[in-house]
Amino acid sequence: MAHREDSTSLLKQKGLTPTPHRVMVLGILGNSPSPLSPQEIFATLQRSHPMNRVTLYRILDMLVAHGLVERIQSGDRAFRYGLNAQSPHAEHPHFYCSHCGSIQCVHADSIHVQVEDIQKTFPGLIQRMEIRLDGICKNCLRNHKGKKAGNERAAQKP
Amino acid sequence: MAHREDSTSLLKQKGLTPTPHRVMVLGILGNSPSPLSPQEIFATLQRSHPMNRVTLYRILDMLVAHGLVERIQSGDRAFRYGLNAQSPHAEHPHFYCSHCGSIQCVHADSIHVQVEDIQKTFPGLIQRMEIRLDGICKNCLRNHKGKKAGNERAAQKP
DNA sequence: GACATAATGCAACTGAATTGCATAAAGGTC
DNA sequence: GACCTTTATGCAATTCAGTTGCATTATGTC
Ligand SMILES: [Mn+2]
Ligand SMILES: [Mn+2]
Ligand SMILES: [Zn+2]
Ligand SMILES: [Zn+2]
Repeated sequence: MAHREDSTSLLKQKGLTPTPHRVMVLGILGNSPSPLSPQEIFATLQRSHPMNRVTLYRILDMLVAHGLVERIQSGDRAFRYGLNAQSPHAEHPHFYCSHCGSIQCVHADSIHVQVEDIQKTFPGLIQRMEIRLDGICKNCLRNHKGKKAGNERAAQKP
Repeated sequence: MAHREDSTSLLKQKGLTPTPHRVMVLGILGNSPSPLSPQEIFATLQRSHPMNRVTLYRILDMLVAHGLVERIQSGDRAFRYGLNAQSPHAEHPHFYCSHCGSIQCVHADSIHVQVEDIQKTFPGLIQRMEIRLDGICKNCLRNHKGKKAGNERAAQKP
């Protein structure tokens, strides 16, 4: 969990001026256990430190471009942003609940994808990998499984 | 590669009336080596069998709902659609070129993700998995790497 | 053929993100 | 501090992909 000072120094390390806006955004991401959508970040900001949503998008883009933040795709049409895991071994899948849209980090060691092996035979340059699991989250499973219909579209039979 | 008759019978198998539109869409997907965006499908259709784009979206949704077609997320904001691999073992990652936006199927056997293992400890219900590799495709690598700037945003340092 | 149901078309709308340009803040030089 | 350049933020309008509501047309059943 990154606190204000951490966020500031992280920004400085990357040669980015630690403006209040940037520090706030990075702090929110650092305090969240799971990646957040711009909307969620925006809502959190509104309460204490309102900013224009374009600014938020630009800050997120910049943080991603400098490797401080990771942008992942969820099952829906909005991206999620989370602090970038420093070590390449901390890569992990994310679970997307197609009912409520929530995202969770999944730390499982039964994931063995040898990108290097694929790279040997694949003609393009592989820079990144993303693994997503789709399904129904714990909460939605018990809150009787069909109350307020969410975005069920992503569920498809294999 | 599914031909007209194949598409028709596939639809019938699922109890769907094989209308010309549906047969065409399924045929296009069957003839493509890689998943296509609605835009690409639409453009292909325009030449021979124009249809309203809402109809296309509805047909794609239906095909996915009935398991004939798989909808995957690429690095950008548009979904891609491809014939659903019948056997669960045919699951494979997809490569997304962040420069030109093209998608390729990656058939590699160095992918070992035991969803069952994850399911043992994960409290939600896992229904599906999606693996995506991001990078620069063969073509974009050689066509001197910085001509018409594409959607470079997805590229982020690990 | 009359009727019910399913499929398609059309227009307007939505949500997420982007673009262009104006304004404000930060930094450097004298 | 005044002056200028660069960087950051705000605001309005726009794009892009997909969705919704409702009218119209096809398809099937008796
Ligand atoms: Mn995570
Ligand atoms: Mn494929
Ligand atoms: Zn849920
Ligand atoms: Zn490419």
